[in-house]
Amino acid sequence: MAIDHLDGRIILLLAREPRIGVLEMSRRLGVARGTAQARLDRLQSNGVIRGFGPEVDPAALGYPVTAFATLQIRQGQGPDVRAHLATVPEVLELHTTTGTGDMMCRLVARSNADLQRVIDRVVGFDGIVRASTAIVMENPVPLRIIPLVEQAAEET
Amino acid sequence: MAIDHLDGRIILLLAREPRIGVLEMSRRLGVARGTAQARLDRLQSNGVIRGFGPEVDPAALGYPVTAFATLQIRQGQGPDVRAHLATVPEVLELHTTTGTGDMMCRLVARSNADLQRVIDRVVGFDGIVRASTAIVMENPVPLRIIPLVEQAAEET
DNA sequence: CGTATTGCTGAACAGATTGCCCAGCCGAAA
DNA sequence: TTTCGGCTGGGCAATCTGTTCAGCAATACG
Repeated sequence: MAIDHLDGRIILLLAREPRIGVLEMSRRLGVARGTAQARLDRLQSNGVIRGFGPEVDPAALGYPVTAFATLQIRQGQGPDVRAHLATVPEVLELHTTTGTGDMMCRLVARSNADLQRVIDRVVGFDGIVRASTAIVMENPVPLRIIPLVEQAAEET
Repeated sequence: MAIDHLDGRIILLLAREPRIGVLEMSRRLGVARGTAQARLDRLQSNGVIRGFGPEVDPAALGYPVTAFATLQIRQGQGPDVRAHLATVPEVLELHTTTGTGDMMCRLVARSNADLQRVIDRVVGFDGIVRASTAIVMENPVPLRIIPLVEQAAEET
């Protein structure tokens, strides 16, 4: 799914002002409304744009502490561990990886003390052999996609 | 910033059907439009809802490979390394952490071969002493916030 | 015990947007 | 040359938004 320059501008525009409508978008982009509409539809059905879900800030919800945990799993316990982690609300994402650990997950907690509770809950499961945790202090580059979109749009 | 049950339902609803308007929202929630409007405004100015930016799938853009890199930084080089990493489009996020590594970043690449190029670019900087990379194979739990919102909404 | 304050409801209005349809134009591919 | 896909520009009815208003109930305060 390659995107062209116009697609790139659409995504950029939506990222800056998510609430603008298709009409306003077409005006800014200098194209007909139907074109903007069609491009947007295509981007969504292509899966390039997954959706427009609200971005919720865990910190504002009372979970200001973020950490990454690397887990080592007992052979064959993968599926069980995944199911277990999926039931923990504080586990925001989970990946299986190559390398020293077998899985890596992102956690949030109400405080450093609360993080202990979360970790206990995460690792308090039979299939998990070992866990090592890194607490996030700063987040110099928050999750972003714009630079990548710009790069992808220019390679057309 | 605590959220109550109604706030929780608003976020849930927006997560399921991001494109609905305030009017439709108020109908689903069984409250007056002004109420829904006010709650939504409050959630946004509180920072609980950061925005509604489009969720772009790197894989659909041609970057199907994700990896996490743990970096060790030479004393005092933190700021320079951050600035360097911020210029690399394939660095989707960057955290400074406690633990063995000093920083942790999420990378994407066009292929495993391309990942080598990305890593070379990331670590090809003076302040970085060592880097270890874990390639993501599966993503059993994609980044999510709903379970946490539900938990936060019930604790009222 | 009165009295602001706050939050919600229900309603109204003009202005803007959406979903949908159509005809014409143009460049690329067959 | 013909066909096809993508873009333009326009029109229409239905809907939504931004905003304002008055009424009402629960709560905090002097």
